[in-house]
Amino acid sequence: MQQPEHLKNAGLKSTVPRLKVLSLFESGQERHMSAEDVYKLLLASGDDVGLATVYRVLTQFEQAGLLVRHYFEGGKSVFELNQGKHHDHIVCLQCGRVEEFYDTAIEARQEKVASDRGFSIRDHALHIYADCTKKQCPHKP
Amino acid sequence: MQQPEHLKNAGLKSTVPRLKVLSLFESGQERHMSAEDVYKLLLASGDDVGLATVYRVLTQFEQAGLLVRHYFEGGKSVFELNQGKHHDHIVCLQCGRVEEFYDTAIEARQEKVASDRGFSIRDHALHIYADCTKKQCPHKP
DNA sequence: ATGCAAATGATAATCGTTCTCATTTGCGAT
DNA sequence: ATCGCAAATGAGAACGATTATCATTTGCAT
Repeated sequence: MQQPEHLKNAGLKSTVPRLKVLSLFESGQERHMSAEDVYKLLLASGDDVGLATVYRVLTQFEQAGLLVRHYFEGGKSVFELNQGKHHDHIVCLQCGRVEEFYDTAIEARQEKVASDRGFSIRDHALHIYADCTKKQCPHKP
Repeated sequence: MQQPEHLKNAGLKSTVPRLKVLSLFESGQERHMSAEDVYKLLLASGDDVGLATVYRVLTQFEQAGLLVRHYFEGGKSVFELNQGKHHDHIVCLQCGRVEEFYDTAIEARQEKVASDRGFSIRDHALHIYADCTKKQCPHKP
């Protein structure tokens, strides 16, 4: 059980809801989850935390650097474990599957584009919306 | 007055609110506007259209290809005239100013990344969030 | 000019998210 | 162990952006 350490290091006291949310992400079962997703999965596994708490905890975890928040199209934001390595996303419009990628050339060009224009990058989001070309989408929404 | 043609071509009958919204975008005064922005600007210039109508018209224009919608962080979407040429955006986190850019290398790499993974791109959004490095931000939010 | 489908505007409803506040809990000091 | 209190929680209200409802108005083909 290493979660309490994570929370301590993040300056958050280890409470039941926080441990549950964190271990849900660490279970690896679902990598990208919205607040609603987290809430429903916890309810489904018998743990009942309030929806408000889920929102609060997700925001705290984001601020603490434990999670990363993404704003995909459609208005709702999704979270994933912060594993240090930045990456961008391809979202399948058919099945909603999210695949991650990292491209050095793209990253470098972004820096150039920004500095050429007198900006210093704080963050960026590259979302490619696409269709799987495989016969059938392997995952469901 | 060429707007009625635009609307006709888009299969939309030319009504007063639609003409007003379109000419607001074509005035070039503000390039990126949210529904609320459009609504307030129209009110300010004495034209009173309903907020619901603004939302409807913006969505129709987007579907008709007259406008492009962007989902920036913060939940609200902004629209701009569709001038055919795709481009991405740098958003200043201090003042909210939006600058456009297009980078061939980035576009090409995206295609490669997607096809390498068996996806065919339908759309993409690259948003760089940054700070102006200039002494003071030139535009306000 | 006339009629009617389509469009509008006011308002209610919805959705994701945040706020409020009374109750509960983690945890350092005893 | 247990006490006390600040911090965290949960239920529900409140919120902002957007969409749906529905009675009234308007564009436009006849």
